[in-house]
Amino acid sequence: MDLFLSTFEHRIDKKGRLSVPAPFRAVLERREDPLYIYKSLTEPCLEGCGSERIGQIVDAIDTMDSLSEEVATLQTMLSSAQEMKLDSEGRIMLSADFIAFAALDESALYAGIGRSFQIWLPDRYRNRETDARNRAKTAGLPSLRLGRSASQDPPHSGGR
Amino acid sequence: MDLFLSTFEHRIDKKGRLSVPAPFRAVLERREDPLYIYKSLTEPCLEGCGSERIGQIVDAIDTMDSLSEEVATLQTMLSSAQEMKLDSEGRIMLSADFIAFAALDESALYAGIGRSFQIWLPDRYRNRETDARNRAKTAGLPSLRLGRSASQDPPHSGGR
DNA sequence: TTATTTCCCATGGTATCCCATAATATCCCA
DNA sequence: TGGGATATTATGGGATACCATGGGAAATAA
Repeated sequence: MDLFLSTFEHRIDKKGRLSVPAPFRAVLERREDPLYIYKSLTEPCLEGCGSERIGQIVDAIDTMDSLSEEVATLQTMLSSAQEMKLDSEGRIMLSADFIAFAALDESALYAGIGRSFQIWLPDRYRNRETDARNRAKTAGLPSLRLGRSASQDPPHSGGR
Repeated sequence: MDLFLSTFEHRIDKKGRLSVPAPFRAVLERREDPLYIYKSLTEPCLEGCGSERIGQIVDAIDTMDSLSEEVATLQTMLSSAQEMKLDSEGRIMLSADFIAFAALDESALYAGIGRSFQIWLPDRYRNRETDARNRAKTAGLPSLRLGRSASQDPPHSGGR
């Protein structure tokens, strides 16, 4: 399984172009997956993912009550999503809407978080990171349940 | 799966013409699909789709009790549907009925929501979007079944 | 006719392609 | 193990193609 990990900071040039980190590009190319970017529902950042997550949202909407607030929320996600085309140098163009939403100016920070990644105003991301570390010290760690997935047949219940 | 995603705002010129966003046109052309537009049943906007979604609605009606109110409601949707003809520049002409229903004036906002898209009065759409984002922050995200096997084709269980 | 609609062409803005360059990382061979 | 050669990567700029939009003229309808 190849994942989006680590952080990268890149400049946004005056045409609004932004390089996608080469390791992220490699992941997408291996999967032959287009790149989708959408506005986070809960935080002032952008999120990037492959088509599998978009497909999940579309399918979820179809099975839900179309009058529900959940559907409206998911539709908001979809309608903010763009399929990004990379130029021959592996750059994307961020729309004015995206730039405003994440309050980006001259540079952007990619933060790989596994199956997806986020794009932040660098200073804002770093503040948030120190906050998270402080919380971990004072309030303790969130409970991590590693190694077994809730859904599918767990190979062994014992494990590590 | 190619989808209708993202939002686009376009002007309605004084002849009443409205450009269909190029990415949406590309989806329809790839499928050699005509474009249908109908009045939303649940919201003050128009909806657009290809013939496959119209077919789904017709099929759904066939499996239902033909005397039920749901059928009458779905039929209302169908009877409001129009097959749109695009001019050589990819524009459509909205009927006065459509314009009145969505309260459009000088511009229209397309919002792609997967297998279909909506057409809104821009301000009205943006209000709805901020509402949805506020709800997502306070009430949390709708539950999505993420993280089931990261492999390819998820088993499309049951209905589309 | 008079009023619409459809076709065709023009235009400005913007995204995309293609090439160049500098900095860094990687490789290779002594 | 060094240290120069070679790729890779991020970034920038000019040229081109695409797209939304507007208007005139031909075609159609009432």
